[in-house]
Amino acid sequence: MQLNPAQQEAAEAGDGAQLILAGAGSGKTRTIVHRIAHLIAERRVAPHRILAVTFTNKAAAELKARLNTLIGDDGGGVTSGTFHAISLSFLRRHADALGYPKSFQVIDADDQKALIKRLLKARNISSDTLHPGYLLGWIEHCKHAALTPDAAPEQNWSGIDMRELYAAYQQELMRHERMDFSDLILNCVRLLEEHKDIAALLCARFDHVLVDEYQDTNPAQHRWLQLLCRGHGNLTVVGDDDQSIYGWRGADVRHILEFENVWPGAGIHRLEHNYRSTGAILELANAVIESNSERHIKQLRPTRDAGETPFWRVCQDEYDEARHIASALRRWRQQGKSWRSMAVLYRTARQSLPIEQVLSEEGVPYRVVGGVGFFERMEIKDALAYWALLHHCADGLHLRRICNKPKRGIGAVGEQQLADILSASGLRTADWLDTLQDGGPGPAGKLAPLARLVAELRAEAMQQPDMGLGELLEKSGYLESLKAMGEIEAESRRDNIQALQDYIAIATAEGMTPIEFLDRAALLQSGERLAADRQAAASDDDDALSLMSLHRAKGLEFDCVVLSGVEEGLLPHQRSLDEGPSGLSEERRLLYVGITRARDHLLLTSARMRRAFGDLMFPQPSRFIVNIPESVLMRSETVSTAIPNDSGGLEIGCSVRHPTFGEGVILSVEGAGDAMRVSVNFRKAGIKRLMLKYAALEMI
DNA sequence: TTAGTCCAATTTTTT
DNA sequence: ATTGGACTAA
Repeated sequence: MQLNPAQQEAAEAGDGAQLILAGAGSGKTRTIVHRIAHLIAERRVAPHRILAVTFTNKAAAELKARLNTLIGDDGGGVTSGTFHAISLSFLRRHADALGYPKSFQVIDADDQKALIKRLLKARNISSDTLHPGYLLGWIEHCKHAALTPDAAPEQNWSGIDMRELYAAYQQELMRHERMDFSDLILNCVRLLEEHKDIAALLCARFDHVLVDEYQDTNPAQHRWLQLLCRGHGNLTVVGDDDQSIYGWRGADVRHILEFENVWPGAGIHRLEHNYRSTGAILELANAVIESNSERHIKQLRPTRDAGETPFWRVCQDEYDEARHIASALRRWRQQGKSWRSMAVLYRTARQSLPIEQVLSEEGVPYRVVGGVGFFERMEIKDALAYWALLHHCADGLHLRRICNKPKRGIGAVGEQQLADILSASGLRTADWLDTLQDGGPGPAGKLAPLARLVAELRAEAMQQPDMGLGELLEKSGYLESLKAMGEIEAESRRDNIQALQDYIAIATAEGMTPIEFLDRAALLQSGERLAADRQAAASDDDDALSLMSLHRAKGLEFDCVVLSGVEEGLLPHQRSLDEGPSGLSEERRLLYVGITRARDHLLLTSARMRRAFGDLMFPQPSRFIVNIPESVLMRSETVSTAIPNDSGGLEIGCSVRHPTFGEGVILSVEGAGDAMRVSVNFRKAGIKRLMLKYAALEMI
């Protein structure tokens, strides 16, 4: 397909700053890819002088694939990646200028939180005085704004100096030779600002920089781009202010709204023709978003027929909702749509549970995109820590993680002692481990057998990096210790570890070093790539529908889309309501993003009753859709049936059905009202004690 | 000091 | 429903 005039003008615009305002479905990625092709073919720019930046790994992969299709092998020469991945590659070469060893590693969210907690505990600050999440949030906020501890604003909380804690946190990270995600960006900015020689090197590497999803840049990333492009000014940004949904990560829509002020004389291009959705879907999208102020005024112009009017179904509760979703999906399926062309989107990950239950009951094949990432799984993190040990690139945090897995008689106190001894030795973790003697005193002595085992297997691992791990996990007793969690659980964890070993083998065959693999694990936490690899290996006709959060759906498109839980408290989310008007606007944009994912069919659902943790909620329909006319959004409500949760009539001996546990018989009833509990003997799941209030028990 | 048991608080979205 | 934290027994 050829470019339309607006796309072509943007693709072939000259040097200097270029802003491409691209509405949803207007061929944004297509235009960016064509612009790169144009730079290479017509303007004779060498591919390796071009840098293309995205926000997600998925978008980066997509860009790479399209480049390869369009311009063949030359596409491989273009540098592309996420802000974080590109920053990491810069830092791998130059981190020493900031006082870090070049072999530093990335810390993930879990370890980051644990580190903050230890920091507060060491200072005897209880979580009642200062909640760890609050401190972390404030630090992140500073980092998004590119503020180091010195530059951060004064902040006191119950007499506690937050800046001092921020500085201490940074020091701890440095001591462990780790950077957090935000550090990757911030430290690159520091390289570019504080080290003229390195800045000159980095700036000289590229002649053209292109950025996708520019509306999601935070101030630190904005500064990053400014500094990197200041020599040539050849910065092309593509984005849509209506799709800015990462405000909570520090993204500031003003960067795209005020682009012309920062880059005077910038060319501006508007792509308003939508090639994706039916007219009726776009009408709803426009109706939803036009209530937002502070946006570039634009309209999505349909290029397709009106099509079918979007539908809004009000359901009884989340299970009723799930069943209606399932029946809509089946109807579309009967109309000839494949499962893979459909998606169910939701605001919070928890919403997937009832939907998953119903879908699997009804035999609809689905895939949850995102969820608990492969590399975030406990056993994978453990195995990677062992693996790092084996390859001499383990640090204190790795050791801490597995020092008592399996149990070696090292508890909380021993763990702290270990950390102190290690730190006092002045040695790198892996070297220190080599010095341990059998039968030595204290917790260090208890680690000696492990140290010996690692030393024995290291030679083997060095020859063939994917070898040794399995043996280490076996002989150290780690695999055995997994069994304590139950046979089924242990088996799935074993499978995951096997998958990790396979993955390491593939990566190693590609020539990846251990440090590079750990980088990849850190940046690809979702394991998307891993899943993709395995799917490709399995089969191409793996036809499954996608379940994912609205955030994850950005940039994707499907023939048929269900947006679930379109209710007050969920969309807009309660938390965002507390943030004021800007939070509300962002939630509205989130709905807009969801609507514009759909090509042909769109269903919105909401529930009158929903079980949130701790309470039954009776949410109102979302304010975003409640006033939309019937001609734009058709509404229907399911007929009320008896509320299954009514406690009346539940007696010992009653047969009941539970959505997860199946059928069973009530053994006892205790308490009253909200505190009422029942013991049920389930036929398959055994005896369970359930809070009546939360368990969706149905009498049969 | 450790390990097992019980109890409490906790949930938005992602690199 | 899950998970971390506190308490208690050994």
